[in-house]
Amino acid sequence: MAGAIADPVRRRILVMLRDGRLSAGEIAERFEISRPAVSRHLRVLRESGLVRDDLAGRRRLYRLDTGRFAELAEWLGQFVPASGWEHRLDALETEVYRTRRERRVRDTADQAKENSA
Amino acid sequence: MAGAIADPVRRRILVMLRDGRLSAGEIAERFEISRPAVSRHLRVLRESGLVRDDLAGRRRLYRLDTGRFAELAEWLGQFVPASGWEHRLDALETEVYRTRRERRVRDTADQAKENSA
DNA sequence: TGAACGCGTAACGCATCGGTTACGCTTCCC
DNA sequence: GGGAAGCGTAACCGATGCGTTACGCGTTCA
Repeated sequence: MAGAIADPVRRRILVMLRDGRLSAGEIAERFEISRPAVSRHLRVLRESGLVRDDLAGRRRLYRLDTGRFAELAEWLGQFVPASGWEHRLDALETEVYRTRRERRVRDTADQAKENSA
Repeated sequence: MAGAIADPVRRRILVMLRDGRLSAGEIAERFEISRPAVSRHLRVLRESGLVRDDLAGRRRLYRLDTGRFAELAEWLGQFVPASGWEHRLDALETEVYRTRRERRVRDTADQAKENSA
């Protein structure tokens, strides 16, 4: 799936689809490359699960499938320590794996303080 | 840069580097492909800006450059509806912190018990 | 019903990618 | 100094990717 967003044409298509559905022809006419070439890019996006298609008569309407993007974003999140929602996702993982151990240490220290007070 | 994460070998390297610095050799020996092949993957990662390298004697240590990941994550963010999973993430995050506070209180009580025993 | 439309697929050529082996340059160590 | 260690680069080769043109198939409509 990561390979699907590696191509600049496919990334442009994804940006187009962000604002709503488009038919294969509407997408193709915004590029200078041939229509079959765009058609195959759409196929790659389809098979990667990033877009879904609905048949409407003799046309085929494409739209984003946001679920896959969340997957990718989640994978990417493990590398981003400090900004925006990616950080919160990473922090959440850290919380899950680290809290138990750290909590014991910190609470013990806190309690020692309280006891000595 | 998006093309850099399209290759599975490079993604594995990034995951390795998440836990700390590694030399080219240490990375290469974890793969079954030849060392020069890994070396070129490292070059791609270097030129894409996803990793940085520091020369240490005759070795070369690699580490992640988190800034580039943030860029990619930001681009990806435009496809994830803010009212969707991100909102749920906020709620989940709140839940984690609330739970942690509750457990701190409970553990403190438990520890008080132990101390009194 | 037949012609035009919308879209995908097939076949093909060329560039890029990812693997290999052979080699060169520093750096460490006896 | 000289050999071994660590790493990158060069040359080569098969596989893959992206572009093209030619074509097929279902849908629309006069």
